Amino acid sequence: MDETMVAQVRRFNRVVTQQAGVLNDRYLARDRPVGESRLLWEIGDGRDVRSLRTELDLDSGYVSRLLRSLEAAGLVTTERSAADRRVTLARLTEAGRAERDLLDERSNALAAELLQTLPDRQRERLVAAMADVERLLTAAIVRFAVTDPDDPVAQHCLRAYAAELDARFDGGFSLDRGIRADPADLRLPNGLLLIAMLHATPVGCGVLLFHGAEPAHLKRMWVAEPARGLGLGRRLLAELERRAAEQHAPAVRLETNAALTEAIALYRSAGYTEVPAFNDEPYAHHWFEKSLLRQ
Amino acid sequence: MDETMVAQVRRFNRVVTQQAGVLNDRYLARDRPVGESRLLWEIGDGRDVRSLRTELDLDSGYVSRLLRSLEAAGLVTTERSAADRRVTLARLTEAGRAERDLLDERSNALAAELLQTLPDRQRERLVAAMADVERLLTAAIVRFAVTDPDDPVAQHCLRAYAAELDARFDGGFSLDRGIRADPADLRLPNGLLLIAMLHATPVGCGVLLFHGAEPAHLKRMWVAEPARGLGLGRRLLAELERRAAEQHAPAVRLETNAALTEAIALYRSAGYTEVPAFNDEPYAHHWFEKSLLRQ
DNA sequence: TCCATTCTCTGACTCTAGTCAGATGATTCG
DNA sequence: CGAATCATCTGACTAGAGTCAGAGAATGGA
Repeated sequence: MDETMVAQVRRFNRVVTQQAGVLNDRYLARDRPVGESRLLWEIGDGRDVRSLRTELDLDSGYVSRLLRSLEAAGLVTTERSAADRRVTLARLTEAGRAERDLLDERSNALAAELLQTLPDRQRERLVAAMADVERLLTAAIVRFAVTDPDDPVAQHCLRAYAAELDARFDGGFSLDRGIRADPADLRLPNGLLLIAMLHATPVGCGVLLFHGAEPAHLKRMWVAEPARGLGLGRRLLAELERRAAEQHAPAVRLETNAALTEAIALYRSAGYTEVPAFNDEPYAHHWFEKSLLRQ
Repeated sequence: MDETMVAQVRRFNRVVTQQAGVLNDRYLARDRPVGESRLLWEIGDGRDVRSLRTELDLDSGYVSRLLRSLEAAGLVTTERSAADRRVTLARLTEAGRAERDLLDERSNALAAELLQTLPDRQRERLVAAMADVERLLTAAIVRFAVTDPDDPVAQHCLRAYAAELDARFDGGFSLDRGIRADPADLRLPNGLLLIAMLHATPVGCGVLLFHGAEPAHLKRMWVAEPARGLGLGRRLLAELERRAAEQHAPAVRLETNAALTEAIALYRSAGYTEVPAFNDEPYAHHWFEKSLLRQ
């Protein structure tokens, strides 16, 4: 790793965290502990406490106390869920919504103030650079993990994949039609399911099926809508190829539908060449292959 | 202020502070409170505790306790200053230096790890965008303040200005030669001294002398070496012009030395036009003027 | 010289942000 | 139906990060 790049990252960190007062919303909640403000924000238009707890990764006792404090301040009401009387539902009161909107406004004012000090050209550059950092930093923390097909996260990805294709294909799409895959085929050594995670949310997946000395078959490649434009598809493809090579596959091949133009462009630019149909997948219009053997 | 810009700043804040674990050095000090690590870092190669206290803006009792804890851990030694036996000097021990270097290495490793996940092109874009954000964020928090010429900060700026010119002019420079200014001339309504501050450090200055209905005379404009390239000179000039207009000066004029090529370029691009010599300042080669009257 | 000021230290607090071990009631599974 | 599991609450702790009010030495200025 280039030393000057590392030094730049550290300089960035220093400046950004020193400006914490300027950048960070935290200090806006002057009159209230940060934890409470955060909860206020996350409750939004009403939520069950269980999901709050798991998502913010907080101790249940701690959340309970925070909620009671917010309740005492008249910002939140809680009630037991009708469906499951163990779970608590939290809802903002009128005052709670007002308080949240106030935090929101202050946060906007702070950001506006920061920008206002700069002349137009510099302001535009700053905003553009922030957008870049935000995008690329998000991309940088995506992690790839081989996941069991029975894992709920895996199920979610495959359903999202199917929903996406169903929306985009003429005549829709169903996982049940076409060539199907048994969960056992998505486990090593038969195959694998690779998932891209952004913190705790899945943002992409891809499947490899191995056939001994034959080329590995790539399927079910999907990138979540909000995570597109981060170069995630390319990285996912590269990660899948790396794992195919690890399993000694001589090549990767795949079929795709004409509607998936970005995917086709990605395959071409990643070194895939179009080949004659190697199966009779009904949804496919194009078949591609890339050798993993070093020339 | 454009709403989408404000929204971008807030999105940036959210992503950057959520990645706090990735970006922030804080969590590297797993085995030690953050305050102690910070002190360890700031002591560097030995410092007096007084300056640590004022610079980090910490309570004296708090610093005292932190230092004793570091001393107990064998990372720091303290002794009384020979010059003033009230002040304490803190110095890192061998172990303290090793600990500091360890923190440094971990911080580098963390930054490198972040970059490593990205493919080359994205990595370069991220680093470039971070450099932009860092520069522009720094520029955005510079504040301008009219300051009394007897203030130590003012003295520092004027000395730095003189030192800079002394280094750059053929034959050097001295505030005592040429046209001099009495401190009283740098106070309203005779004139003013404007200082640009980055947190607690002065990073630029400029002087205006008012002459009733005659043009205001701009002098002593200086930008600190490490703060250059942030567009600070241009902003300083604009702030000075704004204040000259406030005092009803019809124009601003100034003289400058041929060695100061960036300054001359700045004046020209800010709308100043070269005029015949209006004084006999011995260091000057060029005289400029800009009208403040709206056409 | 003496009095005010400066620098540091000590002891006694506070507040935030948690963690941990049960207790209690609701629900689900065999 | 009974046992296990789940969601929440309560009480008892802890650690970090400070704040505040003096006390005591050293120093500087009248």
